Amino acid sequence: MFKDLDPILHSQLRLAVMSLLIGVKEAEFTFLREKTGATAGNLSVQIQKLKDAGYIEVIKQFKENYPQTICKVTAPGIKAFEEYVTSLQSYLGK
Amino acid sequence: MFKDLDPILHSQLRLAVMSLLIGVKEAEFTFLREKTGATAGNLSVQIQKLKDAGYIEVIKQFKENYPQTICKVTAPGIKAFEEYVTSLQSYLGK
DNA sequence: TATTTTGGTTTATAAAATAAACTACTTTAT
DNA sequence: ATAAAGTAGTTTATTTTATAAACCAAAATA
Repeated sequence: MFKDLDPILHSQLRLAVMSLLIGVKEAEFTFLREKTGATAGNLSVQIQKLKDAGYIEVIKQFKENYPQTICKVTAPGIKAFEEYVTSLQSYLGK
Repeated sequence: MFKDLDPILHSQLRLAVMSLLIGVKEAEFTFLREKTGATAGNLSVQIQKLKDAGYIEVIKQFKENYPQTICKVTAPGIKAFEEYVTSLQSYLGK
């Protein structure tokens, strides 16, 4: 009847981050913060969770003297996102 | 970019309940419990929240000696569900 | 009449989201 | 050179949610 929704993805901010990453394949922390409108603290926590789940890869480096955090979606992340979307259908009728 | 997701509906169980109610227009507590697989306690709490939000109407009566809780979706509930689905599109790409 | 079952509610606990505070460094202005 | 302000985050604390466990009242059953 109703398929379980992946709790990692069933979060407004994490879903937005995944949605963005699937579109661009790679993005900076600041880009994600601007696009989602999230606070840096919240974004930091949610990125960590997506990383822990293996849904994204996080690369920390320096760019023009400043720390820079780059995020990339992984293959399992794409799969999980697709499955989440499929599962959602069961709730949305038809 | 990303539309806010109604927090009342962005819950697996509450979304399932709304999905069921939109299909049938009226349902018993026990029906909802069976279809969703939720525990009675959890379902009781979530039904209360949907009621507090004005998304469903709850009628408590007795049927063949037993208490019976009937739930019906309201017009604002249907509207909120539809808006939730629309908002979700912004996360699912395309 | 004791036990189990039905149909729930209430309370307690665990997990999640969010905000506030903090770290570490850089740039700019004085 | 030094203070103030800005960048790019992380950590910690607080609030909110979700979930489970315990409970309640009445009815059915043994």
